[in-house]
Amino acid sequence: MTVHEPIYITTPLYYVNDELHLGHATTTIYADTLARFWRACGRPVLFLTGSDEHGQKIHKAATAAGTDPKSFADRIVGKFFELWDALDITYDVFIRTTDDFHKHAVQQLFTRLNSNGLVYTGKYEALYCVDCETNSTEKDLVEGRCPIHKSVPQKVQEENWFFRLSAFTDRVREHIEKHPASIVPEARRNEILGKLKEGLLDSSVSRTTFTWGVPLPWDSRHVLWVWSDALVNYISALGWPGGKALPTDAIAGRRRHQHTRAVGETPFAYWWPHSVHLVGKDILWHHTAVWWSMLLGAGISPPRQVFAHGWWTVEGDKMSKTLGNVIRPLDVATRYGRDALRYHVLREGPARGDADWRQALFVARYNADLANGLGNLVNRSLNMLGKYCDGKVPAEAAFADPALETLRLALGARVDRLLGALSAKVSELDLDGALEEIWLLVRDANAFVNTSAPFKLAKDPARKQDLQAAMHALCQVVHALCHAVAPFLPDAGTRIAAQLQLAPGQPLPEGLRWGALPAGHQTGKPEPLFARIEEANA
RNA sequence: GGCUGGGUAGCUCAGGUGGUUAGAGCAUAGGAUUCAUAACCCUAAGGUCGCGGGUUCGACUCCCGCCCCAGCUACCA
Repeated sequence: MTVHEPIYITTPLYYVNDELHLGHATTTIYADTLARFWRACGRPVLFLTGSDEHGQKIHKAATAAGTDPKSFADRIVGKFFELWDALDITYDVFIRTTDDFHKHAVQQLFTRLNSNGLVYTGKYEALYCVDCETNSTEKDLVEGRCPIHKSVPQKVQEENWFFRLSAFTDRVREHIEKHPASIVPEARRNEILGKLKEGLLDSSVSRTTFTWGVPLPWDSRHVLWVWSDALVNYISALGWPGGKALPTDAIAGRRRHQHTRAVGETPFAYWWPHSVHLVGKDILWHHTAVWWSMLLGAGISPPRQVFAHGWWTVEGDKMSKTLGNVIRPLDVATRYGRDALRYHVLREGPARGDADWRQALFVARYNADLANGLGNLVNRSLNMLGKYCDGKVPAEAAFADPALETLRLALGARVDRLLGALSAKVSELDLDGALEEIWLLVRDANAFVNTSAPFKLAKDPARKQDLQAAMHALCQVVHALCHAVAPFLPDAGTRIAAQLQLAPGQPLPEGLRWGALPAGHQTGKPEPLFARIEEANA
């Protein structure tokens, strides 16, 4: 593991036209977990999220709400901030596409594309379905009519600026083939490669029918189309092209964590080669073919990796406003705790394919893994420590019984192996797999309690040394779990640390070591970590 | 239609360059235990590894065909 290699983790910028739902929270929780894990490993991390605020939709929504687009965006962004606060998302940078520095970067990028001969004016023709409020292509229509509304779309024609996407088909494909890990999972990479086989078509990047956007520097009648503007955030946030510091550092309220500083070079030069974009599967195309072409056209390398996750369904149905089954992350967090939300997202979420949010499964997993598994282990261990050792960590000791001693050593070996196992899984963005590694330890440790039975040893003065061996081992396990769990379940990490009377947030390489909790250390009062959920027929 | 995945225990999924009794977690049943949040631990039951052919001494794993599901099919955040 190269712990010193930086990593730049990004979520998409969420569009300010609506409340954020479980899908947005999922991407953000993945990102936050990665950020916390790598920070804990001592790796330089920059974690970016933000809001996408331009475009016709926002303009319309604002007008409908009787306000101007910026005020409208301000209001919605306020809700984003509240949600990420409530979920304790530790972003280093929150960018808004209405930030001046971003607009300037976008303009510079397009100026560069223009001087490289990659944009030109052309006629944009589309069939606009008034009912869908969107453009459709001939292919979408059934007998010349919108398949949903059965209406005949109007032909709209507009003079637009076009980007020569078509010039990049081969370069993008070659890049993917040369860097297979640049798009994960593999099935998604194949999708993109498959589409690339058909070749890229030039795409229009500007609009003239509204003004809520970034004006083209050389033709101010045009504003850039939302995507053309939004994607640039990943580099504008770094101060591209030449900024010496992160632009958002100068703006109040734009970070919930103090990021690692780029050393010896500009933030862009430092972070960009280590960029990992987390996106939903719906926007993978934009984040690969389109975005990479824009970058290549401006002489910038594509991001190191794009990870596309799937979507949630809810009890088997598509999550939609119309069905009224939208899951609000804040509701879940308020009711069950934000760790419970995180755990379910990380454990059962759509990291590979799509996933189904089922309340019964949520409750079952919570009770089995969090309450009965981790929570109970920590609680029973610290309880016994309090009863049998006055809450003081005993010195390490060996069991007289060789079978028990073998178990003890195996437990120690598992603790010492955990950091490597976790790093391997997290490197592959397999957060579910990482949790499984942690729970292997939880299960082993619970079995160890039953087998070594400290509660029996405590009754037999002749077996004092065995009791010491058992309790020392359990202390080390709880200490290790406290650290291992923290990036995934931050509140649990903090609460275990409090019960151990330790400062939270110690680095993983020190925390995940057998013997790291010193003999004689006084622990605090044990408290259940996760109350069982008792819901009738949930 | 084309392309890409996938169909393995009730549920969610691992796995296998073909070779004795196919794995895990959850759920279920029985047992043991009392430190703990009626938690934990042990054991058991549970699968014709989508269907039909073929290759082979032998296939769930390879080949062919078929069925079913999901995703992608670009200007929709």
